[in-house]
Amino acid sequence: MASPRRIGAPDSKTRAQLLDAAEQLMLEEGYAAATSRRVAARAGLKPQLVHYYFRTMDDLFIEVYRRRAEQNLQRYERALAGDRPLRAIWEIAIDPRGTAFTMEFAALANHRKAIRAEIARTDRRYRAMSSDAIAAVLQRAGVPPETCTPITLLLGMTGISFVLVHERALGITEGHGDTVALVERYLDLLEKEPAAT
Amino acid sequence: MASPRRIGAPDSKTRAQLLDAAEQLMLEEGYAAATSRRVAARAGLKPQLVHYYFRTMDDLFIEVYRRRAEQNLQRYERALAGDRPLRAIWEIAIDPRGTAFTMEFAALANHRKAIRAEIARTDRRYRAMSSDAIAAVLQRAGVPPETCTPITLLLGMTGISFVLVHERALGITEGHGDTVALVERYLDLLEKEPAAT
DNA sequence: GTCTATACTTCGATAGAC
DNA sequence: GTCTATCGAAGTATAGAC
Repeated sequence: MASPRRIGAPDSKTRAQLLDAAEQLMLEEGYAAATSRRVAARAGLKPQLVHYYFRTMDDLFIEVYRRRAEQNLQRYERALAGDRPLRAIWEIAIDPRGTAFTMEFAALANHRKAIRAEIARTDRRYRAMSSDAIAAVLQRAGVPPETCTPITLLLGMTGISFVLVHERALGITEGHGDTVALVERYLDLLEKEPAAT
Repeated sequence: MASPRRIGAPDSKTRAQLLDAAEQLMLEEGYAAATSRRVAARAGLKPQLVHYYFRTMDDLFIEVYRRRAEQNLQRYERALAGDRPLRAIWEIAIDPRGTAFTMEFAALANHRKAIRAEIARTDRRYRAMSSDAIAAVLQRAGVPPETCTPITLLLGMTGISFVLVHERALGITEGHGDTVALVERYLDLLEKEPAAT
């Protein structure tokens, strides 16, 4: 069933170099630019090596995603452990680098089932991790679940930061300052001075 | 400076067919799938015709974008003219079809200057159109500019809807109902029952 | 104004040598 | 376990025929 062709060892240094090169190319020029030949060239290796370490190009993309997602999740976990998890989530969300990565794979995921599944898996992990921390903040602040659930708050922060980063990439920033200020004021309200309802 | 090569007439029927085919392919399989050969095949035409009507593939993409953006802007304008512009903006924003289009070109824009410029231009037009209508609603509802500016509200609706559509495409919908309800409750508050203060 | 013949490049992938 | 020789298909783009 599976391919009879042999695949290189997962801990190979060459393999890691290919992953690095692929990630760079995807971020700089988009997934369409991450072809086997260009990835290899960027890594200073022969094109055929890509297909030795990865059965298909999709496999390569998935590995790039997994590797970085794992790092990001750890970073995220540390952020949540602090005393201001909301603010920490927000800081991570408005970091353009993370958004570029997310965006590129989101575009890819729209049309490739395997990648979509991988991203969905990671998305669920983010949700699961955040849920308790956010719920605790909301409860401490006296916000009832009918008003704002943890998921809603998470989606709100994610969505707004996404649009901000996207527009910024287009060269549009008018009104961004106001928006960031509003969000941060709200987060401070929740995390700093619990409001008694 | 410009290419000496001749280009087909803008009102050609063949040209329109190519644009249709390209748009379909982009939405169904992503921009990387919209190659000259595949676009032509989908339209039932010879591959070389793509380059007769469009100097480069980027030119084709830009034309696809312009044509649809123009239609969307008109739809948007009509929506804003109604008696509940906020709600109308929101309805359009949570329509998955529009978001798929936006997403595909956003991904493309991240790496192609010409397309980025075109999208920025359209984005500004959306902002300009919405601004007055939203400002009027906010003023009527008694929301002071320090609390929430028109742009902030627009960015909020856009961002949240975007994330909702994205997650839905991943097969994740938990918490979406709550989020939509919260947004719509807030919009109703602004557009239906003006709050004093 | 419309389309075709054709050039040249790059693609993903495999089979087999070291 | 690691890498190379090589294939057939697909890519963009141009020059020139109708």
